[in-house]
Amino acid sequence: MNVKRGDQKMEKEKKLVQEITSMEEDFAQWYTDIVKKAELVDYSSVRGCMIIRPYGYAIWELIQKQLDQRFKETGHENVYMPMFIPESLLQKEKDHVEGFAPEVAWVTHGGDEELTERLCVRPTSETLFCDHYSKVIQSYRDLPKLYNQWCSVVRWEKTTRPFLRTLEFLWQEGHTAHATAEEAEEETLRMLNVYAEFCENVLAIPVIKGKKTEKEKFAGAVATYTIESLMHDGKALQTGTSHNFGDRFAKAFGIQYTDKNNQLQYVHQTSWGMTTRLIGAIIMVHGDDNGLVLPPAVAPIQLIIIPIAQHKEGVLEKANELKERLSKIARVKLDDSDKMPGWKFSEYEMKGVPLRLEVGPKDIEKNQVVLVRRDNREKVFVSIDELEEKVSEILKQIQKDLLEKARQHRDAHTYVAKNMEEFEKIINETPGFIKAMWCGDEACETLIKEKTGATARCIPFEQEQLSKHCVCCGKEAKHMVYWGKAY
RNA sequence: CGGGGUGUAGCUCAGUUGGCUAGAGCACUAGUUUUGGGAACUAGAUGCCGGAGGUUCGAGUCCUCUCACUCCGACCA
Repeated sequence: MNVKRGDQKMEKEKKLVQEITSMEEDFAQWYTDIVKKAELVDYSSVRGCMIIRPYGYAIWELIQKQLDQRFKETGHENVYMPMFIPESLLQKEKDHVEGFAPEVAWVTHGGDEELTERLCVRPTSETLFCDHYSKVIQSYRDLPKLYNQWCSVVRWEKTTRPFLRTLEFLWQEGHTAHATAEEAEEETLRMLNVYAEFCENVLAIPVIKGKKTEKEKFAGAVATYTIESLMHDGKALQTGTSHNFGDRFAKAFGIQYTDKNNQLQYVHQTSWGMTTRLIGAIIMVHGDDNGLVLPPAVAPIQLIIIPIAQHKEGVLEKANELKERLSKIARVKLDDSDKMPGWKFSEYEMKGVPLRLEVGPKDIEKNQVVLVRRDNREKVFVSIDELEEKVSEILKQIQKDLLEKARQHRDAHTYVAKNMEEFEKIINETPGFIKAMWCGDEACETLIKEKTGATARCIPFEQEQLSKHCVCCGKEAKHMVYWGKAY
């Protein structure tokens, strides 16, 4: 943290934000400051792992709850698979193993005894689901199988950052089996849409829906679809993915069923996942120099009540009464610790609490309270009689405004490049999404990455004809692609 | 895995050419007064100087190794 030396007054005024490095100065440091100061995580004794603290975990629980509800609504059931995968099982699908081999952790001993076959700590559970499906699917009447699991997975990454990349992370992985290729494709897209809707309405993060290029797709998939979002620093983040496996895994694992005509057929599968990385996205999309900013839908505390002059008669009683009332419509906390009010203001701003309620002797006299929004610091005096109404109205408005603000930021940082000079200039001077035409040749994709560090984020469903020529080689263009540097 | 930075109290750091019992501010605990943007005073508690080895009469300080965190690249959610 940089403490700027100045006269005493300046220092005092600056004190409020001193705990957090400004975004502009150092975005990466800003991110780490927030994660620690907002008490989302702590580092653990194992390199690259994190302890998710109560406040951070509460955000995850809200994400889980709202995602899970959507999975249930679309007919999915939760299951739990073991965390260990025998080596032989992992190796059944060639592309899949090759994709994950460099980052799996192995268990070689049980107690003192060496295992006859070493076990991999799941980096993802495709092989386990496939093995299981091969046993429980016999007839077309057994299909579709719509399973999901909530668990943690382990990937031995080289560099790590809280939420964005850790050795172990929490996620959900949906795994489904269908009778036909059409049904599998339909499911893949259905879940991508669920993700997109969730991101926009719950996380207030706008996303671009599209397809991954061959180079970027999941190990073993026929097609990978993705939702991509743009962080405040202009870098892209893959927010969720949905894969269509076709019958590749079915063939490798022998998952067959008998159809209506008594013919043996292979199933068609999908998988889709979202992770605790979403919390990183929330931080980097909505946060500001005063700390975290949480969309109300995932805020563990939606409203913080701060009593002013709480030692005076009637103040705490009133604050408690308001807490009781408002708890019926929102997640409310009353901070009656003996910290100074100003300290509390900063504390809950740092933690991203969407709405603050101040109540003091003067308010009680006038039968009013003060409401202050976290996102824009807007302050309103509200009559206690219409409090419930106002609070829910403002929370709704914040949720909406955050999405709109994020959308504007993304749109303002989405550029068009017609040639490589433009491309490189944008990447170096104004980071963000770059829309550019592509011939479909992997060589161009690789060259762009080498020259600029940007990767193909996705081939968006909503295509535009920006030009007839590939941004890289100038040959005939096949797709418009979103490019960007990514986390 | 390559390059840079940092490890001393819970946090931010000071610690002289190697020298006695290792320091400050904040935070913490108790009490009193305070309370509309990080309060004041009094009293108190707090250390495997990241770890291991070495040099030395003597190491927080010098040397070697190692571990962790962090940033920037290559790989991935």
